[in-house]
Amino acid sequence: MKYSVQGRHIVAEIPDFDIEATLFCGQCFRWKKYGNGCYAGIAGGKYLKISPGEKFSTYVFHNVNLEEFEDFWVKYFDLDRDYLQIKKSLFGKNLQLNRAISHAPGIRILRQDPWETLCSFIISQNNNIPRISGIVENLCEMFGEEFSPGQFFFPSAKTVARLTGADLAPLRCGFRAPYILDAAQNVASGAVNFEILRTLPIEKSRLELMKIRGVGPKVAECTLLYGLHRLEAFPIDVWMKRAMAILFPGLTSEFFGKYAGVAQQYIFHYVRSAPEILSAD
DNA sequence: GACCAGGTATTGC
DNA sequence: GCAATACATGGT
Repeated sequence: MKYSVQGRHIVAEIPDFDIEATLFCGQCFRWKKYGNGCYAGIAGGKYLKISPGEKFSTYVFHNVNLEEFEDFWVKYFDLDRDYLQIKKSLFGKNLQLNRAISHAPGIRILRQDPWETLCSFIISQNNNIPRISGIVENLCEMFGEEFSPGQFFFPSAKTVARLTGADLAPLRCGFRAPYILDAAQNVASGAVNFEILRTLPIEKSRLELMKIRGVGPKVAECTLLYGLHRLEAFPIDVWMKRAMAILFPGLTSEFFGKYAGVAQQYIFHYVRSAPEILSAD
């Protein structure tokens, strides 16, 4: 990746990166696309506007200085990882996998905040994506810090841990409210410690997460993949279940190897964007 | 009004 | 163990 400071912006040439696919392949919930080709979002206590540059494969990071770019956004978008090498390790294993990769070869797995990821995917259970985004946004507006007019950070686990079911009632998140509170309390107290979970064997990290009420295998796996960047984590939701049954019969996550989570993201986005792939032929 | 949505906890066999 | 079922809410 090459990048340079241009005025108040950073312009970066980033291979194997598709901002649209990366932000809207279902791994995050707070980014928005604007009509002018810009994307904007809030992550890690920072606001970013990013848009495609004039040259192929370039992006403009608006109002970002070199330090913030290198210290935060490169990590957030996982830009210092060689996705070509990952794709090479996956490509050729299976025809359907090839198709999934080719459909959106610029997807990268974000390094999101683990607490935000855990909380968001608790909200995601038995829910649809527009409503998930809405609840997350309302959660931020109600309890997150307003760092500029109309812009809110995701509320910390400590903040949410002090809330009650009545506080969360306006979110209309139903049976998930007590799950959110239990997760927040576990994270705030240190009973669930993400820095430790980063280092434990993945089976142990998974079990630790599942001690939280409302966190089963799927939410735990999403937290591992999107929040803790455990790229071998392989979330299986209804879509992936159908995809595995129809496109990869007899295979399990083991087949995809140490980058199974990346493969999962290509496959998930592929079947979501063309559901007819899964209909019986 | 039934059915569904990036599931999970509980129950019944 | 494993298959049903309830769980809030809002949209078709």
